[in-house]
Amino acid sequence: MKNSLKVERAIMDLTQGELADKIGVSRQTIHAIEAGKYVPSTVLALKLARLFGKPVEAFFMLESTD
Amino acid sequence: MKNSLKVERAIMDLTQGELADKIGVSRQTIHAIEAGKYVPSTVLALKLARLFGKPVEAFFMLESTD
DNA sequence: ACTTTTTGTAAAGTTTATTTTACTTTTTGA
DNA sequence: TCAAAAAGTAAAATAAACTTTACAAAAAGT
Repeated sequence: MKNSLKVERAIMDLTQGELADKIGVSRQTIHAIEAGKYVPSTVLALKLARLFGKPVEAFFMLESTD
Repeated sequence: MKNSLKVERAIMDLTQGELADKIGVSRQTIHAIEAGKYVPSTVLALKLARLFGKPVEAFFMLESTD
């Protein structure tokens, strides 16, 4: 799973910490997702989608390895 | 998190087992998600979205408790 | 150059997703 | 109505998400 969270965050002009607060997770969780360390739950993905005003598919994309 | 997986599955005319096979998870995982026992990963949600030809938001919806 | 903010990293611990196996109940179809 | 298929349930085990704390590196602002 790839994601363009970093870009969306830049568009919204938010730090990792600010985004984490808005979504209700720790800063490290945001960092880990951006770094591709793990895949978030669907709840988290939907919260990000709501915040970004875009569908989940717009910033989370499946890869052949998934 | 609510979901209408059961409906989407009915539209596609698939059993829990068939859907599980197509997505690459166990039948119990499909059942548990339909029963609201737990929330799937974003990878799983995206695979379902691809299969159903609909965005994730079409069959997974946040609740006030999320 | 110095200070502050932001980001990266890492380890230990907790919670939650997912699998496997197995058994029961319900639904479907002949 | 009987048999087969599908769905519900449950417990134990494993993997993965997420938190907390804490510190190092990098970036940004003055």
